[in-house]
Amino acid sequence: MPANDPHHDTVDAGDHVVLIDGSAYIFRAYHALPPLTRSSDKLPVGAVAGFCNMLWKLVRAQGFEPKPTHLAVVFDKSEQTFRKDIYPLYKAQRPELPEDLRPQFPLIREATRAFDLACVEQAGFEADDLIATYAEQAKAKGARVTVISSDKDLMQLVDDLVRMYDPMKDRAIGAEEVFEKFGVAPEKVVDVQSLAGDSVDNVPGVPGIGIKTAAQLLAEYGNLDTLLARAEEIKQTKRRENLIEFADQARLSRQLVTLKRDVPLDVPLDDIAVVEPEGKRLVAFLKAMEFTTLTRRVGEAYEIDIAAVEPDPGLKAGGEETALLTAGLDPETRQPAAPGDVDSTPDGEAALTPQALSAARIAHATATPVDRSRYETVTTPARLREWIARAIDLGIVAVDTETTGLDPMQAEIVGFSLATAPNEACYVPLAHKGGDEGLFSEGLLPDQIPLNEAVAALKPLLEDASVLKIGQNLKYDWLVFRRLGIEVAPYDDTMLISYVLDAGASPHGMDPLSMRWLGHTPIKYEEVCGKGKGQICFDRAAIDKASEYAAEDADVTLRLWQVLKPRLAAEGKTNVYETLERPLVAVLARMEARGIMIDRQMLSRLSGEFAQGMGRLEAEISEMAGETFNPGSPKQLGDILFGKMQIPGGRKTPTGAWSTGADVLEELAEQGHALPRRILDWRQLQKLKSTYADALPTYVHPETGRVHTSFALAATTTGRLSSSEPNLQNIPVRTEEGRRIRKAFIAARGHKLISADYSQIELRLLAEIADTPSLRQAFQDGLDIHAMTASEMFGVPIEGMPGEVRRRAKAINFGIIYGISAFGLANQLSIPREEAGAYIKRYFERFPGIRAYMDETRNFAREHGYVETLFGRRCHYPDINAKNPSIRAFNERAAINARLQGSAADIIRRAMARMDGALEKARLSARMLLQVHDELIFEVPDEEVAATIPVVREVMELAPFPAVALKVPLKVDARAAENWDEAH
DNA sequence: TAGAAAACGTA
DNA sequence: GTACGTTTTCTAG
Repeated sequence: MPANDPHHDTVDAGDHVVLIDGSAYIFRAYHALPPLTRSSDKLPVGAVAGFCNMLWKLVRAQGFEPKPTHLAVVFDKSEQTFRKDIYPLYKAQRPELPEDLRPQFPLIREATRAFDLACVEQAGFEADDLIATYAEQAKAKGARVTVISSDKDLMQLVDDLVRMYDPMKDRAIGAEEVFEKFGVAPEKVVDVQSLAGDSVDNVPGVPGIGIKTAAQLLAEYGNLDTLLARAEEIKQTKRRENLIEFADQARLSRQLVTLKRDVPLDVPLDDIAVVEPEGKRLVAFLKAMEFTTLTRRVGEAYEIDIAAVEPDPGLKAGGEETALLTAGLDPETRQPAAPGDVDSTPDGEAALTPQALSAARIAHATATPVDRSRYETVTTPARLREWIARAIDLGIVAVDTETTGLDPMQAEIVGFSLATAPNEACYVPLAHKGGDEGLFSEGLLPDQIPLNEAVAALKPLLEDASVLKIGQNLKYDWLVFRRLGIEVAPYDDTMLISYVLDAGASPHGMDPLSMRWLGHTPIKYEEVCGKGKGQICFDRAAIDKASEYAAEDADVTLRLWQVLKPRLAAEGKTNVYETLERPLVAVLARMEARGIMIDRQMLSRLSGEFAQGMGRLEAEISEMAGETFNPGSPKQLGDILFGKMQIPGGRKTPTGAWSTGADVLEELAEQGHALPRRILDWRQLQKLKSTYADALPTYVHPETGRVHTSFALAATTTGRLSSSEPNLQNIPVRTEEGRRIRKAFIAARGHKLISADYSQIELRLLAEIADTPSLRQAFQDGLDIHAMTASEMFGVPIEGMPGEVRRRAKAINFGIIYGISAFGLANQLSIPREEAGAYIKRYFERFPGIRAYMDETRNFAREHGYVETLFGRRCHYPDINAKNPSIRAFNERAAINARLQGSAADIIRRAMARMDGALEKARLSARMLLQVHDELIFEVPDEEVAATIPVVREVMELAPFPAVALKVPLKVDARAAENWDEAH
């Protein structure tokens, strides 16, 4: 019989033996899956559903090669094992089994039988020992073995013939992954575990030795016995003493963690051969469970008319076995349903469609109410280690920091919270202060873990490549941790996931997200710290209140992730999130941390000059007005100009006050009035002085001496970033006076600033998206695009074109990008609305493709409520169909603009995500400091300037590839100088 | 004293 | 006509 025939019995070389760690699977699936219940009687079946989907994939060998020839699902029979005999505390710290998980154990056994697969359990032995024994016997016959589990205790089995497979993360675990986890080859895993112990299983190990240290010691001494024998040689005093004192404890631990490979098997290996399931029985089971999708698939595969099959009568809703299950009894034994092994990690939803999974998660988001009484305040390092072990085991953890302020570059950490499952969350206070308010007697409260110890414990978790860290607005926490020497990775950010899905439609802060998706209102910050004058800093908040608040934040973040993450796949936005959003967290955090240098002396000098200028102007203004008034007050100014002086042509603001905006004053100045000109000049100086010359130095960081802005990733509807505190995206450039501010942004000694900006990127994207050949050609030929537009529209040759003609065409081009209206264009060009309307008409006649583009975009937005950029980013406009025509028109213009502005934003995001890697690959030490929508600012050592510019330019110009191949070339101008003004 | 409005800096 | 953030003044509480 051929070796790969699934119907033979005896195991041969070439066979593939699959061993499923059933108890571990159930537990992980339970925590990772939404709490799915059978619709007719609310019987909890989430883990069962995941399990059935996985078995189906296995027996059909879908994405799992080669096809299994032998397969067993192995369970823990009872808690009493030989390990308990030698160490009664073994696994003594197991939490109580959740109510809605208990009945799923017998159901999973039923499922296994329905698939006609072997279901193995044996009194006195853990599932792990049975798996080890089967694996050993299979190997002896030369067969390949796959153990389906991610339990670290099974990793000692991995070798050339045995691999593991994590069903939740859908990834194989081989020697390499084991090394990643333990720092040693699989055959030495037992020695590491014997030394490091395991808080989850309550294996003692040697105090003070963790996985890292254990691996390092074993690398040096070879194995546990040699190490223990030569313990005297160890230099570190405490470590040496512990190894000597606890040598026996280490040997005991080895007995506990070493899997038994010679269990006398009740079910021989040859008996677990895979046979094709009997289709009807399987369908009967699945129908009873009410798994409609899988029932249909199985029916199709076996060509069974599923309508003709009756659901399993005992197991269907109302059936006898179901009644026992809901009473908490195992239908077979009529005893309380078996507990089973309790340690393990996530995900058995793989076989659900993304849409079904997403819908299930949303539907069940409110199923488990937030219960703050279940949160824990962690006060000891040992307990913290247990939480960390739990997080590592599950491979997923939500994290939140609490600090003394809102600026991640200056705030000090006060504590942090972790969440590993709904309601399974803790807060770890680190730096809460208390007691009297005396100047010198302020002290840390007791029962807090020392900061350095907490950081040392946390670092391996937060940097662990196999544990996903989830945050809400993670860039903040990422920076806080970075300042503690921790680089968080890998990570997800619920705020950014929400932003990808719902930009423009709903807010992305935690409170609104919690209310919208979880129906839950979290504790307000004010409830913990007060507000207004009486507000206290978080480090003075009562620890019990702080703990509830902080743990809830982590809990809510985890729940939001469970709801929102599946929506990405369901709505086809995974790529947008993974290429345009997630990578920017670390990129922007690094930029913010670097900051930029400013010349404070220069700004101080400027401030003085501006003050002088303002003083002179104020004197002239008083003189002209005939009285002293505040030129900064639009109200007083309006009264002077249009009341006292009776100047005609005044306009009113929407609130009925006189309008004194720059455009109005400019007009009056042109009519020959002297006062408005002075006001305009005064306002310019006032703006430059207060917003820039005076404010910027107050943002200089006391330690770095540089200015660290904050970039918001989820603030705009279009995908642009925004910058604040201070806003470095609106540093003056248009006037000579303003550029003097810009000159105060300088490179560090021995460095230059490089400014690289996209030329006309939005117009190029208009040519691309509206597919306008003449515009495209103009860009390909490197023509002056505004002159070319003017020439096309007005029939004027480009050579010797009057400046005014080009200016009008330029205004029209910008108008198109902004969604043009005759009203707006007329305003911009100070021409009658009819004339502006005629320009637009002529433009559309000359470029009919662009009118079509605008119509299409408008119609699409009206129909769908959103538009999409070139890269699939969605920008929502919920008011696009408003009854109010001006609101509607506004939304239409915004939607038209969003495709262009948003596509440009996507392109520079792609460039930024790749930039650090490209610079590193080119061995350049240039550092990205700022982004200003179409411009990137770098700080570069003098000698690397020439080599850096081409790299930067290439990354930027090629940023759309390979996702989108533009027909229009992108052009990037780049220059280096000592200061930002000259580089720009 | 908190928030809206007006003004203005950028792409 | 698009997209932002900051400062000052004004106003309602």
